[in-house]
Amino acid sequence: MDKILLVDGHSILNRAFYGLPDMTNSKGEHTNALLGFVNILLKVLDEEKPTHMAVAFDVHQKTFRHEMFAEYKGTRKGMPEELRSQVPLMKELLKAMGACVVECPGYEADDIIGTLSRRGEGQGMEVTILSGDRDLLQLATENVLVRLPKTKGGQTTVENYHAADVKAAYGVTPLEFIDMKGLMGDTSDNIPGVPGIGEKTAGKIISTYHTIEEAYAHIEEIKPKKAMENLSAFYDQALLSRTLATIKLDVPLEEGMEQMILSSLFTEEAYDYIKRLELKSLLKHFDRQENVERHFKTAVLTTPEEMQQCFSALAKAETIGVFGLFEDGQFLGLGVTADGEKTEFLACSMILPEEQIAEEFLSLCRDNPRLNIVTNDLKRLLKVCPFRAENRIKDTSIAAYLLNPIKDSYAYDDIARDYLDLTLPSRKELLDKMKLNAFNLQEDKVRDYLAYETCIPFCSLKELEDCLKGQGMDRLYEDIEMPTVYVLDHMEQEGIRVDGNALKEYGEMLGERISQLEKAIYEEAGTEFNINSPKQLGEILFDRLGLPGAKKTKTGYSTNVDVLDKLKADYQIVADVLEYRQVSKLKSTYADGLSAFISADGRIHGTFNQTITATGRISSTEPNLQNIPMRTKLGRSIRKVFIPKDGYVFVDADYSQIELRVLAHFSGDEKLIAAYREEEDIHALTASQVFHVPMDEVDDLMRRNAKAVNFGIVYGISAFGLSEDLHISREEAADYINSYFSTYPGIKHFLDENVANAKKTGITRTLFGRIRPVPELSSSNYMQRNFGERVAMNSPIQGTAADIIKIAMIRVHERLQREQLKSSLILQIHDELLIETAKDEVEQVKRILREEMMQAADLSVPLSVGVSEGDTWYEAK
DNA sequence: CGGGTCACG
DNA sequence: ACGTACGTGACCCGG
Repeated sequence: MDKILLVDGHSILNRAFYGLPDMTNSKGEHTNALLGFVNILLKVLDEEKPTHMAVAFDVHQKTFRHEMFAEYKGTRKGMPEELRSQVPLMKELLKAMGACVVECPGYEADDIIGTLSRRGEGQGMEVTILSGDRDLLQLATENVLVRLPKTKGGQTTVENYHAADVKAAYGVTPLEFIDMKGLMGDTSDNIPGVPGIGEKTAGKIISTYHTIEEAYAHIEEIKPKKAMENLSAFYDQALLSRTLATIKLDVPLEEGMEQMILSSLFTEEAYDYIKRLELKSLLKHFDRQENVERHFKTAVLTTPEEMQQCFSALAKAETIGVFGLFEDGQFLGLGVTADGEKTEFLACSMILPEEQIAEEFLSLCRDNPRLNIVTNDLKRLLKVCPFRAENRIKDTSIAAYLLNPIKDSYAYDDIARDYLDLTLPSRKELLDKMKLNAFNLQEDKVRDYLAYETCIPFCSLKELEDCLKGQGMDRLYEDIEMPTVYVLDHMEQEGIRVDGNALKEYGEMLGERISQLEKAIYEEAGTEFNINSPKQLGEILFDRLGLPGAKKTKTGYSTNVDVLDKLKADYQIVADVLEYRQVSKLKSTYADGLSAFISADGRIHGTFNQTITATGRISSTEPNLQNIPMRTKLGRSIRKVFIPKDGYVFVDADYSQIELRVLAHFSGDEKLIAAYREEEDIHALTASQVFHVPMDEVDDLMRRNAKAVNFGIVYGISAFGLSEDLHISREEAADYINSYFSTYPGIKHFLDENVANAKKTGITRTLFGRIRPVPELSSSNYMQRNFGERVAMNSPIQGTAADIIKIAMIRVHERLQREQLKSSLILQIHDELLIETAKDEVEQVKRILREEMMQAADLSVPLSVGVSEGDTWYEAK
C-alpha cells in the first residue's frame, strides 16, 4: 500500500536547531539545524519506508504571523538569526534531494499538511505526519499517524499517535482537541483561549461536553467557578480561538501526488550541496567513488622475525603512518602502515620487547633519510622512540589544531570526518571502556581501532597540508609548531625536582592553620558545617548570620572573594573563611596535589599540551605547573620546594609586558612605540596621559589604575569589566577608557579594525599567521556577540605572544643542545622560561636566554627580558 | 558531570 | 533590562 510522509518543515527545523549545539562551517554559515533535520528525516524514512513524501513550510516565517496577531498577546521573540538563516538553506537542500517542498501563500504549513493528509487518506494511503508541534494531533485518525520527535538527554525518541492514542493520552478525540485548544489557548501561537483555563481544566470540560458550544450550554455545571465565569465572559473569544486553532483541510495546492513520489534522496545535486554546506557526516550516505568503503586491515605481529620483514618492506616506502599504542602509560606496541589501508601492529611481548621495537624503528628512520613519517600524537611516540628528523615527521593532530584551534578533540575520527569525509567509530564507540592489553589485540574491534589510529594520519596528511598551505600556516606548522613538540617532550622528560620532605612539612603547616581556622569559624557560626560547600557557607553567612550584601548565583548565594572581601573588615568569620579558603586551596591543590605527582626520581614530570588553547598557548596538566602560587606570600613560599639537582641552579627569564609590546607593534601607535623605545615606565606613563598629570606626580594608586586599564585593553576592554576590577563606577571606567583611546588613537583604530576584520572573515590572525575562528561574532545574542568582539581584540595579541615564546623556547632549547650544555629547559609559563642550569654555565645560559628571547621576533618595539637565578624557584623569580 | 571557586599568565 | 573583562586547570560539592 502507498504511504505518504508529511513533514512539518519549520517545526522539525526548530526542533533540530534547539537539539544540537551551534555549528558553523568555514563560510560562517550556521548548519546545526540542517544536520539535525536531515538526521531526523533519515531516521523516520528508514522506519516508515513511505512511497511518497512532502515537506511543508510556511511562506512567511512564524514571526510574521505573530505580528498579525500581536494584539492578542505580547509579541514573542522572533526566531534567532542563526535559525532563520538556515530556513532557505533547508529548502534548497530538500529540493536538491529531490524532495517535494510545498508552500502556499496565505496558508500555514499546518494547513498544507492537513490538506494533504486528508487527500492521502481519501486515496487510500497510509499517512504519517512528522512534526514537533502538538497541534497537529488534531489530524490523527485511524489511518493518519502523527509522530512527534522528542529530545531528552541527547537521545531522540518519537511519540506516535493514531486517533486512539490521542484519546488515551488526553482523554479527548483529535477533533475535540481543537475545542480544547480553543479553551486553553496557546501562547506560542498567540491564541488567547479563555483566561484561567489551562490544559487540565480544558481537558476536563471537553472530555465531558465534547465541544465549546455544548459546554456553554451547560455553563452552570462547569467547575471550578472561575472557569465558568471566564467561559461565560469570554465565550466569543473561545470560539475565535478555536477557529484560529483549527487546521484547514482545503488548501488549494497545485502539487499532485505524483510529484511526491519518493526516490533516492542521495542525488548528485544533493551531494554537491551537502559538500558546499560542509555537512561532512552526511556524505557517508552517498554511494560515490571517493567514498567507497575503505578497507582498513590490521595484522598483529609478535615475533622479531615478523618485525624484521615488516620493516624491510617499510624501508621502500616514501611515507609511512605510525601509531604508538599506550595504555595507562604502558607502551603496548607500534602500528605501521605504508599504504593507508593495511596496518601491521608490532605487539610488545617477552620475545619482542619494547626496546627492540624502538631500536628497530629508530634505525629504520636513520637508514632511510628520505622516509616521511606521519602520526597523530608525536610527543607520545617520542617517549619510546626518541627520534629526531623534524622535516620528515608530521603530526596530524597539530595540523588539525592549527586549522581549527577551538575544537576539543583531534582524535582520528575527528580528523577522518573533517578532512576525509569519512565517518569512523570513535575509540569510545568501538572499545567503550575496554582496556587494551597484550591479550585482546586480536579482537576484531581492537584491530579496527589500531588500523584507524595508524591509517588516518597517513590518509589525511595531504589534505591537512593543503589546508595549511591554503591558510598560509605552512611555515607556522613547520617552523614553530612541529619543533615545539620536541621541546615540550624534552621538558616532560626532564621534569622538575621537588623536595618531597619540604613539601610535606609545608602541607602539615597548612593543615595546622586550617584546623585553627575551622575551629574559629565553627565557633563564630555557632555550628559545624562544610566550609568548602558554597551552598552551606552561603546559608550560614546570609541566612543564619544575616550578613548584608548577599548576591545570588544560579544555585544559591555567591560566596566568592569579591563578595567576601567587602565583608571581611566587619566580620571576623568572613576574614577567617577567606583565609581558610586560601590555605585549604594551597593544601589540597598544591601541597597534597603536587606530592602525588613526585616520581621515583624525585621529580615531577607533568604534561604540556599543544592542542588545547584557542590562542596558541601551551597548557599544562597532571599537574598544572603553570599556576604555581605567586601572588601571596604564603602561596609563593611553595616555590621553595622546587629545587634544581645538585650542582645546578635555576635561571628564570621572563618577558616584560610582552602583550602590550605586541599591541604597540600591531597598532603602530607612535606614542606607545616611542615610550617602549625609550624604556619608559609604561603604566606610569599611561597614568600620566590618562589622568592628565605630569609624570612626577603619578602616585601609586594612579599607576595601579593605569595598569588595570592596560590589562583591560589587552583583554578587549569593556567599561563593566574595568569598573569591576577597579571597584569604580561604570561611568568612571568609561572615562578612563575614552581618555586612553584619545591618548593612543592608533590602538583604538587597531582594535576596531581587528573586530571589523574578524566579522568579515570569521577569524582572527596572529603575526605568524595563526588563526582563531570567532563564530560568536555572528551570534544574534548580544552577550555572545560582545564576547566575540573581545575575543577578536585579544586573540591576535595573546596569540602572537604565544607564537613568540614558542620561537624563543625552540631556539633556547636548540642552542643549549648545539652548544652541548648540561643545562636544560624544564618549564614554560606563558611568558617565562625556567632553566635548570649547571653552575658553571650560568653566565652562558643567561646570555642565551637574553639573546634568543629578545630576538625571537622583530617588532617595532624592543622585547625586554628579565633574568634571575636562585637555588629554588622561589629565589629565581 | 556541571557549577563554584581560585591558582597562574 | 540584560550581565561580561582574555587564556587556562584542579579541587570540591552535590545531583
